[in-house]
Amino acid sequence: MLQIRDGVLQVLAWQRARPPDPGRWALPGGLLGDDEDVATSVRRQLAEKVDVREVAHVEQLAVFSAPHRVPGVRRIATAFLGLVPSDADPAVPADTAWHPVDALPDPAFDHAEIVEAARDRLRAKLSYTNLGFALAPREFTISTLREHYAAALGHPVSATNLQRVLARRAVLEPTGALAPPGPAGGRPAALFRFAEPTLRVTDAFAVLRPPGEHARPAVP
Amino acid sequence: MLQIRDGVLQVLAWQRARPPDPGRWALPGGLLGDDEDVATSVRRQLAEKVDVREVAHVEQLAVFSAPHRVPGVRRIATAFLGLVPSDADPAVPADTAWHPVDALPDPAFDHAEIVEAARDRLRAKLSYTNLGFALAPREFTISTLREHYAAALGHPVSATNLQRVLARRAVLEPTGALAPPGPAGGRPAALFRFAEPTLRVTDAFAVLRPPGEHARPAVP
DNA sequence: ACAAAAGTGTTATTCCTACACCCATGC
DNA sequence: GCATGGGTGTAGGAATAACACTTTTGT
Repeated sequence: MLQIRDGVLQVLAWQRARPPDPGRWALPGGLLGDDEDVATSVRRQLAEKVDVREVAHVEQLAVFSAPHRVPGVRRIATAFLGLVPSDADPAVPADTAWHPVDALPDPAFDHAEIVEAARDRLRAKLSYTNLGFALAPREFTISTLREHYAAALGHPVSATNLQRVLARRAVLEPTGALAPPGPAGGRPAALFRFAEPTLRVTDAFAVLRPPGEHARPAVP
Repeated sequence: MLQIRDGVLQVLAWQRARPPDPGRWALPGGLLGDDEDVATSVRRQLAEKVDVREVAHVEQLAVFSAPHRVPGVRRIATAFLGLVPSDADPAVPADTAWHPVDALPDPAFDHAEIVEAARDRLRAKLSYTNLGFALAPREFTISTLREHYAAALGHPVSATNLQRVLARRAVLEPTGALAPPGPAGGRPAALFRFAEPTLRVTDAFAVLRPPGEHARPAVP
């Protein structure tokens, strides 16, 4: 579960009380039930940690199956990436907290590797899909969105170019409203929202397109 | 397991003799052993069907976990994509055969869905990685490579442009040799090989690059 | 008026597709 | 010579990063 908090990409983890790996931080998860598939199971596990209605996107990452990745009984994990918009502040249990993804202290088992996979996937999909909808608040200025993208991608992002890229792909739509300027003044920023609340690939193939598509498909 | 055969993308399947799903065609696979991870297990399962040295690339696709995807005991499958170069012709057991991916007759269980996922993944990765190395023979002409890409992508591919795209990315290297012309004559074609035998992302991010990279990273 | 923040115009660069043209071989 | 297939040159369209410039607010 990832979220932008205080301008930093953070991951939700809980501190293990009992062996194995006591005191270390683990990702939320649990056993697969007999009557559920892994996606359903993830939703159920999350419900124990946060309000699931605040989770904007969930997707499968990969299977982690090294024979002794967890001491004791063999466990095979199907890792997921979950995203919470930055304007949500879900209540979490006492043993659970958010940590910057770059500095998850003392990760349990192979969970550092899983966080790495999640970060990579997020970075990639921000580039070629509208996945930003799952990180951004409901309404936002381009400035705010720029900060979110920069935090998630790990490098500076230009507000000018971000604006244009997302506009060309019809990913954003203006709400019509304006955000009031800060105490130092400045032009009021226009508010935007994501046009669609679900994942859409906006930049399918950079090369080797089918003939007749000189550029990306036009907006219908 | 996918391979280009007779200019068509084909999938390796075996015909089930016994229930469940007798007579239907299933993908190779089997149970995970106690001392192996899923990647190791896949290699082992494949060894029973083909000479594993002929498999050029294997990667994880996704977990299929619907509670009743297979009758009887609950089974959770980690699906993989495997690729065999077109110049290999592995010996296969009597119940096992290659079928065009578009026309796998009577797929067992949810295997049609898995084949679909494999095809999608292959298509995507051909565009932004050097994955062609796992489909093409050791040495080939651009014409041949064009046919392979067209078969895998499912749409026509221009030899001219394929040549240039792969050249720009330094994915191909000339062997120096020429292929003899066919009976109708024509200029002899230059032979190429893939420069690297392992997966490499050649076209990382179309947009939202870090500052300072006006275009794709230069070749070192 | 001036500083600050937001947004638009414009340019340079690169990439990609399409198509015309040139090259080397067999008959 | 000429048909056939291979390869190169080149032009047109489009996308993106960078940066200059304009707009709108608060002090």
